[in-house]
Amino acid sequence: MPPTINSGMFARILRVVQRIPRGKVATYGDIAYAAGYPGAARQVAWALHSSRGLPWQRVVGAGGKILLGSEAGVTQRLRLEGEGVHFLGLRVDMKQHRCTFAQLRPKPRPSSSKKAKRRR
DNA sequence: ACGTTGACGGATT
DNA sequence: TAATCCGCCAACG
Repeated sequence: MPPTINSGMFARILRVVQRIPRGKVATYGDIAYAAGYPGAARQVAWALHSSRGLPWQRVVGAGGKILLGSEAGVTQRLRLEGEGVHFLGLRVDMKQHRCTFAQLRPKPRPSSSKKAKRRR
């Protein structure tokens, strides 16, 4: 139901999620922060509802805890383990698999229409 | 237009 | 360690 992928906040969030490397994870808060909306972790959850082919399983709660319900939660864990993600009890071993901010930071526009220099 | 919801997070108790 | 509270803000009814 995400007709358009440009709801500003939405688009950025999804963009960041897509940047999480295989075998790594990021928290909702990390995503929101990297997308430019620090503190808007809940909106990340909303955005994921309309994922569509995004590596949604790589998004976990603070501390590496899986927040999805029973069924989906199990699926998420299995998918992550399938990528080589290691768990410590009920949570992802963040020490090892947490994505770095640099990796999440959105890349500059591929084909910027206008001035796309200013990178800093 | 308005109130409620939500795959949250962090601080407080 | 767990329960509760509050801030965040787009989507829904």
